[in-house]
Amino acid sequence: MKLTNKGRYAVMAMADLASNAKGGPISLTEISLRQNISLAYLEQIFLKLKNNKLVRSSRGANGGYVLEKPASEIKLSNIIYAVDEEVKTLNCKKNSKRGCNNKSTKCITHNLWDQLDQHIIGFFEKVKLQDLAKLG
Amino acid sequence: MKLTNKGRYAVMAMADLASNAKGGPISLTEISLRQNISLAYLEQIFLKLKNNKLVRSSRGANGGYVLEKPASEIKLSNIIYAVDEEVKTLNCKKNSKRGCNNKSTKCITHNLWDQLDQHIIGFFEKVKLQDLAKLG
DNA sequence: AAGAATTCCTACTATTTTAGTAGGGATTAA
DNA sequence: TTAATCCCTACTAAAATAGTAGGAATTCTT
Repeated sequence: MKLTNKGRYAVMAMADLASNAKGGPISLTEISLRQNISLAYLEQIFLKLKNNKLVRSSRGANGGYVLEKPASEIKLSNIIYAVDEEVKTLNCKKNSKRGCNNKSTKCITHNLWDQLDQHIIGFFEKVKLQDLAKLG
Repeated sequence: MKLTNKGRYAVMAMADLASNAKGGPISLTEISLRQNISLAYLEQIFLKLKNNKLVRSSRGANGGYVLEKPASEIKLSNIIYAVDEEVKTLNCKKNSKRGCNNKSTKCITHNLWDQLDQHIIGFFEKVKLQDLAKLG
């Protein structure tokens, strides 16, 4: 799992969407102003959120986005995965030549990172979008 | 806290050092061969490990490194901090213009990342170098 | 004394990732 | 018909990471 600004922006924007729900859709322009994130960047992020069925869009004037599900049913892990895609903190297989190659020189720490992954994932699985109100 | 290959290499090398202890110091050449990490890169890493009092060095032929403390007393957090230096998963203050600036538009998710930090740090605080034998 | 093995230290470079910009097209409400 | 909005792709700039290079200092062995 990657933890980047993009993921943070996504969570911020979703939290914004959840807290400012007013019946109709909310435009990215609004979110952009409130959260101080560039509109074009938000568009990219929401494309992915939409593809991952976390938000629903309506186009045209007065268009915007609404949450696809209640905030109580959206896990933070869903959001992070949606925009950052990768699953592992550190991918041992990527650098097959150096370091851990899962073969002869077995990566001593392989299982360790697996455990850490589970730890972080567990954290994001537990927290729901709704909980952010309490935190913020 | 940053989680990079460098940190992983550091943990691997320290684990190697712990498991191959033989009384005298162990050279980076050995570790380099066993763990398949470039010697020059290891040198950089061990410089930091040494500055952080995790290993002790002896120079010259037959020189090398030994653990400064028993493996049971070295926490993984010590190792990661030593080489990767930074403490926070995502630094909100860095990008002061966009996103979270801790001011007017308060970062909704600020506390969230703090919690995550504590979570990850807690994990690395719990695990000792000695424990890696069980994991690997 | 010489040579080899090693740590020590700094600077550089290439690659990858992240962050963000740009521009135009499609759709819809007023 | 116009303005507001989503939709989509491509590009670029900046930062971080990973790794290389080269040489100096130290110590053991012969």
